Amino acid sequence: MNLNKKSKQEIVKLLKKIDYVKYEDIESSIEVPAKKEFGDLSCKIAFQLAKKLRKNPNEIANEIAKKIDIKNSLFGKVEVVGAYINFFFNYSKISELTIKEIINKNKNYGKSEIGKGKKAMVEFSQPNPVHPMHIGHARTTLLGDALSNLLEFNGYNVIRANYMNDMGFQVSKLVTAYTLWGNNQKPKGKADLWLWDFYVKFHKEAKEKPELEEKAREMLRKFELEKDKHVSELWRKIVNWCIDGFKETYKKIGVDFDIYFYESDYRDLGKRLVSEALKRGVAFKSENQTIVADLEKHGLPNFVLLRSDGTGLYQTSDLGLTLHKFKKYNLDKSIWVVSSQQKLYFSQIFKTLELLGYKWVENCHHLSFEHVVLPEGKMSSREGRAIMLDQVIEELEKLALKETEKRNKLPEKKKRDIARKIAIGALRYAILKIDTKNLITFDWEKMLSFDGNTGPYIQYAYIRCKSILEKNKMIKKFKINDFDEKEKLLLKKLIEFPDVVIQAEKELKVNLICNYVYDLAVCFSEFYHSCPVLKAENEDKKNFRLSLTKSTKIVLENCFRILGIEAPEIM
RNA sequence: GGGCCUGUGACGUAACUAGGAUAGCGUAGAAGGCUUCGGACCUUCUUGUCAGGGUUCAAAUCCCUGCGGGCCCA
Repeated sequence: MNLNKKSKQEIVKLLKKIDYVKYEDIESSIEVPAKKEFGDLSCKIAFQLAKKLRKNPNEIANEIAKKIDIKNSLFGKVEVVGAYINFFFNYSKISELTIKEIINKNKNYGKSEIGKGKKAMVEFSQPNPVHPMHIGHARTTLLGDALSNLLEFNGYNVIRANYMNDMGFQVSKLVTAYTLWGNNQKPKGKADLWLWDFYVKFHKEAKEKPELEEKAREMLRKFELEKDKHVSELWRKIVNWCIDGFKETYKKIGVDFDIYFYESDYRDLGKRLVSEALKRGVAFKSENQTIVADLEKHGLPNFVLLRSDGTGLYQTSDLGLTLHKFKKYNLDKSIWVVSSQQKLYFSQIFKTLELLGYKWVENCHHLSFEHVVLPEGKMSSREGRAIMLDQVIEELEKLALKETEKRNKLPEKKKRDIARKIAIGALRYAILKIDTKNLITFDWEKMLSFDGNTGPYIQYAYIRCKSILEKNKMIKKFKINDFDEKEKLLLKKLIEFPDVVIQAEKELKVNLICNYVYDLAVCFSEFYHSCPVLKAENEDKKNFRLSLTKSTKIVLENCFRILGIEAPEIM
């Protein structure tokens, strides 16, 4: 059990001894106070009781406080302010317990067992294989990856999946463009970037020559319906080129998938599901011959499952793939990290599967997030108006290299490695710290900032811990009774970590880990400035502060692991 | 036409799910801090809950209306 929870339950235990408090919901009335003058934990049970007893809440608080016996507890003082009963830790006890727990558990400190023995699949990234990923793809990609890490930290066995929409009209346009202007060339440089030119050219020319669109339709027909051998081969070749390009980018940002699904592999299975739906009355044939899932009576718009000519749609394959996922992998949970545009789409997918009788639908979750936009509006890859992810990484690396050179003399290879870790840390943190409900407006200046609430700031706090610990490797036992304010704050922040992990998992909110790790870095920076570690006033203090520094380093590392941020060895 | 999400200092955000103490933080701006463990840092200052109403002892938080932004379906 983590300490935060333990100390809360201790308050519950103390208050349960008082007869008229006994039956109240004590635990939910305990909170962390806004100000340090109000103690370490605060109980507002007097408000609830005031109504029932028809008495002044302040009086009730005072009466309760008088009856609390904190001897042998984790607390050293109880104080009443207004109607709040404020509890102050016995820091000698708390610090000993906390530090011992963190140092013993190390990499496992903060882990929960919520997902123990359970299997989860996270599907994310899903770029269209027609052009390089832009900064918008970074959001689903990094969110999905960090969420996977978070689930793993909570005990889940996680499968990271990427889904390639290789059947779309977009791909057909690219294939058409390549046959027109590609001269059978192989990609030069990064393949996805190279192909992007064809894709943009197609849209530019199609504005003047609408017959190009018709050509692309013809191409799609040949691929999907006629299964033309020559077209299929070319098609797959181009898609794979593009995916090779994606993989280079994934490697740079430290993302790796366990599995790639291809839409074209699941269309037939999807079509079988559609006929089952039709047979069982979940879907019907409309006047214009399309097959439609009958969702209106369930409060959702009807959902087209098959076109009138029998060709499938994106959702046709997606239904098939979802069935495949649960059947083959025996999942306990499946999460799709996809933009909020698809909210309705996912309700329709889930409802359709529910109506088909699949019980596991209740374990399907759509983690939606808002788009990344440019100050001038939406990005458009087909018009060439987008900030490419590779470009952002390149600029970040350049800047990180410059900053690293300013501060250190290092061999070229080392320098670049560190710059890369800082750059990727900055990128990941900048994207992950924003609540998924917020639109991100891309801004070069903000993206390239390394000061304040940024990845490098947190990495820097880690470097300081590391640097101190390297100068003094032996930590001895200590006995402390007086605590500095900054030591207390840091200690309390360290105690919070396991709760944050659980909450983040429950709400699928990775940004809570960002908020936490930033707070922790701030607490440490403030501690660092006001409490000398190596030159502390006595040996006890020194060893205590060393332990605190070591604990901070451990918790920072654990946060980094969840966020996918690497710890540089020097900065 | 129908539906979903959203609005916090100049800018970017936290707290909103579960109402509680003086709304926390970062950039930018102003002033300061290395004979001290690494200045990508720390300290201090300035500015804010879209508007109006309701519920409540108590509202950024819940409810209603209006206005603004984003998205989806038809």
